[in-house]
Amino acid sequence: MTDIMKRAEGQLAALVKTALCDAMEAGALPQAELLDFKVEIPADRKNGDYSTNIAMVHARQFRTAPIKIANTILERMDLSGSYFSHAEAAGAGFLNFTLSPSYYADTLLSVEEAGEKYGCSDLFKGKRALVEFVSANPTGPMHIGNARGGALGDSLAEVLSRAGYETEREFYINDGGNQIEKFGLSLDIRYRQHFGDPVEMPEDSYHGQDIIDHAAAFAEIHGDKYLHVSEAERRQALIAYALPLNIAGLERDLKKYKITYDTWFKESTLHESGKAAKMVELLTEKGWTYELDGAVWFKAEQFGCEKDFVLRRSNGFYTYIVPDIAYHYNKLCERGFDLAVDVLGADHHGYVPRLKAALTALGVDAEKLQVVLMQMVNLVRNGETVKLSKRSGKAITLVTLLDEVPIDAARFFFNMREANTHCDFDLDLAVEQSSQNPVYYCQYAHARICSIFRKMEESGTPFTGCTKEQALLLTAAEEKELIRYLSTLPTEVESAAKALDPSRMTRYAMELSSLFHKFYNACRCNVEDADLRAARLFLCRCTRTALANVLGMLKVDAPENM
RNA sequence: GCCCACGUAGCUCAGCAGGAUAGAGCACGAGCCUCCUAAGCCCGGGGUCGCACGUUCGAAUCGUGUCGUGGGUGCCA
Repeated sequence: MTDIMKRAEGQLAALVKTALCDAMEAGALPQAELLDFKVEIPADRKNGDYSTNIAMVHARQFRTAPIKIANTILERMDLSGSYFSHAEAAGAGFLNFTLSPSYYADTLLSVEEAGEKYGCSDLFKGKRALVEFVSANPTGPMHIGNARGGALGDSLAEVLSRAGYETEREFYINDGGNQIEKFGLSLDIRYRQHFGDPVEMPEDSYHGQDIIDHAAAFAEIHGDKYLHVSEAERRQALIAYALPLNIAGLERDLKKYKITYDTWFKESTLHESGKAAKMVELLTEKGWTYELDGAVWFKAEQFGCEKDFVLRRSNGFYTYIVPDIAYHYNKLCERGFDLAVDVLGADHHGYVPRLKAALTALGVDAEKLQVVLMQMVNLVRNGETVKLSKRSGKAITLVTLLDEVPIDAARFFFNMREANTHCDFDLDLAVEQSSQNPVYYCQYAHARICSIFRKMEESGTPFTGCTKEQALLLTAAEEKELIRYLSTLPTEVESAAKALDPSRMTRYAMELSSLFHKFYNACRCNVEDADLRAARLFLCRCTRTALANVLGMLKVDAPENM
């Protein structure tokens, strides 16, 4: 697969470097060491399609004014055979370049050749990545934060795949530890209440309707027989009944949200197999633990943490981080992923360095663990923050959100902002079918293109292909801008993957749509000139390909009609 | 107290391996369909890039300090 943009940038760097070296050899510039320089796209297009700061960077080296160095380079540069048709020195000493017509034509040909693979890259080929996301507490329904995490994690996994990673999605089921105890206790009390026992729910138990329903359904099946067994046995039976139902519910709801996982990993397996305990043993063997007040502590300060922390409580139970250490040890060492990404709420940020410290102590390369922290979601309706659902009075769940907002809109909106920024989710805007809604803006661009092809079919002049000669006819500013942006997609995917930031793809979709709409208003496809018509339809076709690919990464539909 | 993130237009946010006159959407005001979808395009006003120092040819971008917001700082997860 050919990345035309990278090829052009490579040519540019080589051109200026060669010219600079020639100048030094010829004595036009003094001998000096070559420094790193930048090749970039100027913010203001009046300054060309590309610019480089090579002359400015070397000003000190050569004890020469940047603009003079730039002109010396310019004199010795031969653009023939490259993707550049013109170069000039400008400003303080920038060298500005103009792309040649064949750059645009070749870009379209490369889009056509790659088809639905356009935008993919083999940057991380041969590497395996695991993205763990949502991992909602299985003791209750998913909330709005899980909705953001779901959209983010799933799209991120897709971005990583397209950047070459062999990617898997995983849900970590927290079916061990305190919250399960609390779950059992809550079910237990609801069960007893069901039979008239006046026992009350403690403050910190789960008060949701779902717990009452589970207890009632359990009572329906088993009657009051569990009133007569030990509390521990009763709780265990209740958990064994309700937990699988909850997990199945999570799976079902996430599927509605277009998310399916490769694996559902149970925390309990880490306890049962002794792997959690093994972590503490290993750390102790390596001398990274000590006992104090009956608890086992990890020497986290030695690994850059603020404080040491407890691994095993004085009551003999492990703290929550121990199974987490075992879990990540499993990801990186036992299953051998090259990259493990955790998508977590920002309230977990203090925990990340501690987990990494423990992994480092175990001899694991903690750099392979990357954590994407996302800030809280602020739901907005009628310009005001919504905290609770009107119907239930409880926090709004993923399911109730999806009752109200189209899935595509939800997934798109949650990926509009970088993970680490607070996110306002405007319920009114998300359902609005108007120009204000960015989801429709992108989908409309796609539908418009499809409509053009339908019209051409109807009028008896369907698109039958485009040669490079025909593609060279695309010289309008709107055409060139659109093609130029198409050429950046492979690099954009790579940078989204490197930054673990799928929101770049959302922004790409919006910008691409915008450039298409501009082109559409400026240039008619249905023109008399058959060559120009072929070229413009080809541009439409390539735009549709790229837009569909990007929307596909977000799992947003690309409709043919709107 | 200490640690982390964030602070850019009225609102929501891009830009931040330092570069040329700081951008977009929304909102507000004015235009564009006898012609491929007006869910579109186009023009306009709007800014002390929180504040102050520092690094440099050059800082929204890097560093230090400071103020503001949110989060963390449990033998909770």
